[in-house]
Amino acid sequence: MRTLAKNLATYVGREVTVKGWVNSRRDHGGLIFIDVRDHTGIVQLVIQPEQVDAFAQAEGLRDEFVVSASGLVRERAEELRNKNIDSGDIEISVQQIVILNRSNALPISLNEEQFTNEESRLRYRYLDLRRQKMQLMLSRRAKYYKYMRDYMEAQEFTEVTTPILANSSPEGARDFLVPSRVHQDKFYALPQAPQQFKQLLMVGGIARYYQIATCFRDEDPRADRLYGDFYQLDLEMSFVEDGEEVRAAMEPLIKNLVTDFAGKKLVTENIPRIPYTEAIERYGSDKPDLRFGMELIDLSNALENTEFGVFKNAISAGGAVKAICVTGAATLSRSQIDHFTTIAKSEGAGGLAYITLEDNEIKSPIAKFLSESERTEILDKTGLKEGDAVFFGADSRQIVNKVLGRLRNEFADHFNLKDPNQVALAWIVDFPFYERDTATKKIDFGHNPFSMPKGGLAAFDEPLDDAKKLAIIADQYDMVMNGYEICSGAVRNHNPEVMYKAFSVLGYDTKYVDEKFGAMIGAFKYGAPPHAGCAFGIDRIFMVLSNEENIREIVAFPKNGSGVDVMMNSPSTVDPSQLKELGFK
RNA sequence: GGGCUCGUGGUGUAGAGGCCUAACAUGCCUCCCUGUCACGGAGGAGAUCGCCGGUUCGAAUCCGGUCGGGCCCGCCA
Repeated sequence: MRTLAKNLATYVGREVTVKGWVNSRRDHGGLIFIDVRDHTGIVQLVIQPEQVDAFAQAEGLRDEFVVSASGLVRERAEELRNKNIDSGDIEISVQQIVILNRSNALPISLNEEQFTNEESRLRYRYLDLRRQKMQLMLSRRAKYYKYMRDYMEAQEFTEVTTPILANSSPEGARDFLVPSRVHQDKFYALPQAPQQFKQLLMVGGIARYYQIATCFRDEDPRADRLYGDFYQLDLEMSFVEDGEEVRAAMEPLIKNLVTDFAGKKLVTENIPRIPYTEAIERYGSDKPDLRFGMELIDLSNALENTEFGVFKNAISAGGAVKAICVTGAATLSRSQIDHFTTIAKSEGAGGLAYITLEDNEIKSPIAKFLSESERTEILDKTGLKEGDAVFFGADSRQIVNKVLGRLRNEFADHFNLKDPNQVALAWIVDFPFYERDTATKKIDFGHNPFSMPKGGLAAFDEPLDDAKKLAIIADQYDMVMNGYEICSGAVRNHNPEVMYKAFSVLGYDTKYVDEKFGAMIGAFKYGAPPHAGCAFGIDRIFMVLSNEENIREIVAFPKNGSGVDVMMNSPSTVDPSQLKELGFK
């Protein structure tokens, strides 16, 4: 990648001036070598003692000094070439060196192998960015943006920027609030997404909108989730009543990003559509990693008459017994099994029952509780083979899916089933419109109140009991990439009548809807076209395509896990006069 | 809000009751060195082991608290 010296090859025999940082200095007493680094690469300077002034300057150089060096570009003699590095064939015989700036010894290591802790790297991010990996990341990221823009423009999407100073939205994440000076006691909020604006653009007759949008959310971060601000490729299409149109419009971009841009392989060319409930039942997750199988197998029927108490109790309580078959897991040690048991318990399981097949014989602490027919049935359903192990979950269906879904992931990590060169994409579709809050037991919007319920107004036909409410499907879809949610979208509810109905089911009257979503619901009364869209989390996609597991690695200036920018020291206190101006005491 | 985990010279690590007056690598400083390329050689400086308290004859090491980082749960329409 570093090609400065290669570029200089065409200048052999000519005088040049190079400017950059001292990458390393090798002082042989009577002869000094300096590697100079700029954004394109490295070149070796040779300073002979005959060049008295330059030599004196070179003796005083230290790592990361900024220099300008002039001299003759020459090919190295055959025995002096270094075949191991790009810059090994030429060098500059220096006549003059000017120190443009000096540098203290660096507080972090720029050596790619000796990794400094993240806290220091973030504190000195301006130095960390000098590392080749970070340089490459930033230039790749710029190309990534261009790649997306080129595609969207070719598909005749119109880029529209929407306000950063917007309104607090009652649903969803915590807002960042901005006090208004002109209108005291009132606040702007930074948008969690341009959701309402883009829907208003549809009403405004923008047929296809897109934007690389900054989104702001005041929620605790994760390794794959930035604190504060992040970016979405946000888009919306009018006169679309079927989400399939949106999915079809965007699939080529994502597939090309995987193959052409990132040089990875798609696990399947055809991207599966998996209904939400099916994803939960088969993979124990609404964002399954499909690079490997290990599906959850329902044994509730096969074991309905079992004598094994744990299974029996789960089934009779209306729960489920499910299992995953893990190839090669019979060799797991006792302590490894304990490790996975701890994980299972952390997800709510009481324990982790398992059986293994070794020497064509089922071995297990629970084997004695299983009848011959039950063993046969388990073998048959799970496909347990010599050397494998089957792990069971027995509890409420929800907990069983959660536990086994987590274990499926952990086992895949343990057995190295996640090929970094492969990308598995899937659309998860048909999310529940309403869900019951596990804590309050109350029914609330599952994901997004702006989605169209499948069936429209007919979805709310009386009689409408809780079971029927919970069965309503939202025309909503997520895209999943290697176990990460990378996109969320929906056919929107553009019909005021359906909108009021969707809220009234939860006990909210029209006044509430008008107050909270006035602009949007008002706009829908003036001929809103049906529309649908989605938003891709482009930081996360770039992270996956870059083989990174920490999203901060692919952002120039990220906040740390506490929402602090340790380099700029934000958030910070402000001048009392600023507060006074805003009406604070 | 909760759980787990980490905190030792500038950086990365070792040390897990007495071997520690804290080791190694790298970086830094001084000197030597004309073909190195992460140059080499000799010497040197640099750490009250995050902080506070406790247990103990004795604590970097054990315990409690606290602060800070990381991962996870909650949360993320």
